[in-house]
Amino acid sequence: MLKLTKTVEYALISMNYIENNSNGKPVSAKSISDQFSIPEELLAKVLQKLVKYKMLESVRGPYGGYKIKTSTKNTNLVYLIESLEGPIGIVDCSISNDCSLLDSCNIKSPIDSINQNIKSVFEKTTLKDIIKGI
Amino acid sequence: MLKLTKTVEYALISMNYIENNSNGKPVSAKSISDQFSIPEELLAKVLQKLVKYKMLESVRGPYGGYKIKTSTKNTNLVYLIESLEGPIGIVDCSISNDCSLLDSCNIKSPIDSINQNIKSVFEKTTLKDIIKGI
DNA sequence: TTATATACGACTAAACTAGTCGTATATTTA
DNA sequence: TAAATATACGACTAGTTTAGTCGTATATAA
Repeated sequence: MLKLTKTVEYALISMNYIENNSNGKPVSAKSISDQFSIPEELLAKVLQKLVKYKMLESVRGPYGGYKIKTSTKNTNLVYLIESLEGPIGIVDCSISNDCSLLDSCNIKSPIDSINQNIKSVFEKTTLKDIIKGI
Repeated sequence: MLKLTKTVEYALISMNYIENNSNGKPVSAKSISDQFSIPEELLAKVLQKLVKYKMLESVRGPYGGYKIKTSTKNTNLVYLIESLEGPIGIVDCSISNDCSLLDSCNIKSPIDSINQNIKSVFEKTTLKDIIKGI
């Protein structure tokens, strides 16, 4: 409960590793997967999503891999998480109105408030914090 | 991802409902389950846990049910959640040291910080807030 | 004594998360 | 231009967690 997925975890580990081991050159999925014992194909898919959402750029072929864009260092974790996993919401009705209770729900307001506060925690954390440590 | 369980959700709905429909008399699991279309046996187990951790008290037999203790209204949600679900932690290593990376993990410090901030959100919210709305 | 309601452990079903596999495509270098 | 390396991406399988069900025991009011 209240857990991040491995997808998000691997993304953060990778962003940090790429930043600190790049020297301008692309870092391959394989080298990250070796370093942290992450299944390679799984990691590759995560990195490909980060490319899709403009947090990384990719270079194909030998000596290829992934590079971080300086501009993305100010990206906050809500953007990263929601790119990978969809909207953050501690209950379903935080995301969509698919609740069968609707108006009869007696905790919607406090739950919404908590949800907003949790989003704020991730909003205040940027990739820069992840890369450097806090 | 980052979801509360139904157990916690049902607990909060119940606490609110009991408080606002009790008038000093116990409220049965059945009446709550009817009101919110929650499976009765499941709800009963949740309420029994709330009794076990002193947030409710129970009365057996006909006209029995559950009552809220005034003293528990200042209980915060970390206590409620952790009573029902165990320690809050957005990744496994927030809870125990079962991470295979150990020292080589490059995001432990920022993750720990985020985890602490999330716990704070739940720590600042009390049952009083859930019962009255925020 | 019967009906009502909590107590609680064992079990099953459903949903979600993690991981694997196969194939295609781009690019470097010999 | 062939071989090796590496990304791109969809489909599938396995594993774990969460949700829900069932059976039985116990307490108590009427």
